[in-house]
Amino acid sequence: MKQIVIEIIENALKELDVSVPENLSTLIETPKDYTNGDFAFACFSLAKELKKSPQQIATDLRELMHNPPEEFEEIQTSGPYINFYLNRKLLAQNLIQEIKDKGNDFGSAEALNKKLVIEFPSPNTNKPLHLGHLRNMAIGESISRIAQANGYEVVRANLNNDRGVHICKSMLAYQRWGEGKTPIDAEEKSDHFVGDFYVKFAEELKKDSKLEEESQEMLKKWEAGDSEIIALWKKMNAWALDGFKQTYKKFGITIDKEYFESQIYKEGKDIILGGLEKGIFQKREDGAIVINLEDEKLGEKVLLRSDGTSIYITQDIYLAKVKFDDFNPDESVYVTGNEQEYHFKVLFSVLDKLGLTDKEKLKHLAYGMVNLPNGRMKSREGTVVDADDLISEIQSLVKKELEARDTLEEKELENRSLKISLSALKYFLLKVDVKRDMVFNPEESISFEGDTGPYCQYSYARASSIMRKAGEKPEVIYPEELEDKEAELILKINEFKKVVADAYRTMNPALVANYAYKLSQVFNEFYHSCSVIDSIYKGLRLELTDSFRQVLKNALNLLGIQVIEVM
RNA sequence: GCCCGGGUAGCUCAGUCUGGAUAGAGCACUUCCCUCCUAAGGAAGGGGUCGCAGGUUCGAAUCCUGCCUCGGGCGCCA
Repeated sequence: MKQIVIEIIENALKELDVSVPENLSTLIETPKDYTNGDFAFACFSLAKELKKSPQQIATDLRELMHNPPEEFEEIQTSGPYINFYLNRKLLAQNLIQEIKDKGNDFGSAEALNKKLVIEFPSPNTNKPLHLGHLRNMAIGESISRIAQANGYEVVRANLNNDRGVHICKSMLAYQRWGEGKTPIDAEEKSDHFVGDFYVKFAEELKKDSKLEEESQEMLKKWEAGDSEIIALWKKMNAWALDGFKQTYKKFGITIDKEYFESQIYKEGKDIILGGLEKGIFQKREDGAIVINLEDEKLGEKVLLRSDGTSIYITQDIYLAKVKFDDFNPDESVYVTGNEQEYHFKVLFSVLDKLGLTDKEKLKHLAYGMVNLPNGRMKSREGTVVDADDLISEIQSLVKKELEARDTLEEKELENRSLKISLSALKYFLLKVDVKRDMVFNPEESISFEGDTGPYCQYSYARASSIMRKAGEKPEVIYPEELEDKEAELILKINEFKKVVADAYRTMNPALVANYAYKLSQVFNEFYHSCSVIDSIYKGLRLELTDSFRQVLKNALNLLGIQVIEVM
C-alpha cells in the first residue's frame, strides 16, 4: 500500500519538476488520528527548494495526483499535509475474507525454516517460584509464541539451577530440623515445603553463624559424591522440581528441554583451555585464566579459577555449546533479569571469539525488576511474593466477582476464574515495556477494570455473545460510507500483522498487550455506537464482530492468555 | 569512578527505535447512560514547564551534548 503512495507522490513531484527525495519512504507517515487518513505526506521539506509555502505545495501536488487508484478512497490536503485515505470498504472485504481463511493463523508469517532456542525460567531448586519468575515465564512464553508467529520453530529450554551452596542450605536445615517429614506429611506443596527449610536456615543462621561454614562443607561432600548427601539432594530436588512442574502447568507454560546445572557444572574447562592455546585467553600470574575485554569496555573477566575449577560463566559457555550441538539454532535467546546484563555481554563476546557461534545469533532478553510499593523483593527479609499464593489470591477475588453475578457449577467456576485470573496477571506483567522496572501493588495493581486482561476477555465474551444471539446471517451489504467506528475497527484489525512483526523485532510483548487493549477499546466503542443484530447492516457488522473476535483471540494467544466465550 | 536502563497527568503506564498536525490511556476525582446484542462496559469533564540546560532542524517528548536524579551492574558469587 505504501508503495502505491510513494509512486503517486513520485509522479506528482516529477510533473512539478522537483527532484524526488531519496528518503521519500521515511517521509511518509502514518497519522495518529485516523481522520487524517492512513498515510500522510508533509510538504515542509520541499518549501525551501520550491520557494513556496508548504500549504501551496500540498495543493499543487494534490492537483497533479489526479484520481487515486481503487485501493484508495480519496486524497485530501489538510494545510501542509497531503492525506491518503484507504478504500475502507475494499480493505474490510479483503480482511474479513483473509481472517476467515486463516483463522488462528491470521497474523502469523509463513514458516521461515529457522530455529530459535529460548532459555527460561531457570529457577533455583532451594525455594519456590516468586513474582519475578512469573514475569520471566510470562515474557519467555510470550516471546516464544511471538517467534512462532514470525515463522520460527521454537525450543523452550530450561536450565535448572539445582546445585550450589544455596541448595545445601535448604538441605542442611531439613537434615537438622526436618524430622524426616515429607510434603505429604506436612500437607504442603512440595516446593514450598523445601522453601520453608531455606527460610529456616536463614533464621537459624542469625543464632548460629557456624551454619554458613557447615553448608559449605555439605557442598564439598556433595561434590565428592557422598552417598547420604546425594540421596538427600535427590529427594529434595525432586520435591522442588515436582512443585515447579505444577506451577508451570497452572500458569500455562511448556518446556521442551530440561538442562540441569548439576550435570554441566564441571564442564567447559576444555573449551577454556582450548581458547588459552589459541591465544584468545590469557593465564594470569596467579594462575586464573582470563579474557581481556577492555576494548569492549567490559574489563578483565576470569573464566577459570586458579585451582582449575569452573565458575558460572564457564558452565554457561559449555551449555551454549551443548545447545548449539543439540539444536543448531539460528537464534538463541536468554530470558533473565537485567542485573545479569554484564554477564551476558561477556558470555556473548567469549562465544563469538571462540568461534562457537556468531554474536548476532545471541540475544539477552533482559527484563526489569518487579518491585513492591515499599521497595525491592528480598527473600531473606520475607518480602517475596510467592507465585502460587499470588495466583490463588487473585483467583479467589475473581471467584467472588463471578459468584456475585451468576451461580456456576464448581468446575466451571474453577475453570473460568483461573482463566480470568491468569489473564489479569499475565497482562499486568506484559503490558509494561520488558526492559522497565515495574511496581507491583497487590491491592491496586490487580484490578479487573480498564487497562487489564479481563477487560480484553470481557470484550471478547461480548462479541461471542453477539455471535451466539445473531440468529440468521443475512447477506453482507456495504453502506455508502462506513460508520466511523466500523472504519476504525477495520483499520485497527489491519494493524495486527505489523504489531506481530514489531513485537518480535523489538522482543517486546508489551506491543501486543497494548494492541490487544486498544483493539478491545475500539470494539467496545463500536459495540456501543453501532447496533449489530438490530441493523440493516447486520450481515456486515456480524462479519466485523467475528473478525474482531478472531484477531483479539490471536493477539491474546501471543500473550499466553486464553479467551473465554462467557464472562 | 566507569557501564547499562529509567525520569511524560496525583498514581501506574503508552508514545521515543523510524522527528511532524491539539502529547494519549487506565486508576483516582466530578457528571451522565442498563425498556435495547453481558455496566468487568460506554459518553462527557477537570488534571501536563514531556527531569533541567544548550544544540541540530522549517518542525523535538522523540535526534546530539552536558548536567541533575532514581534503579541495576562493574566477584576466582550465581
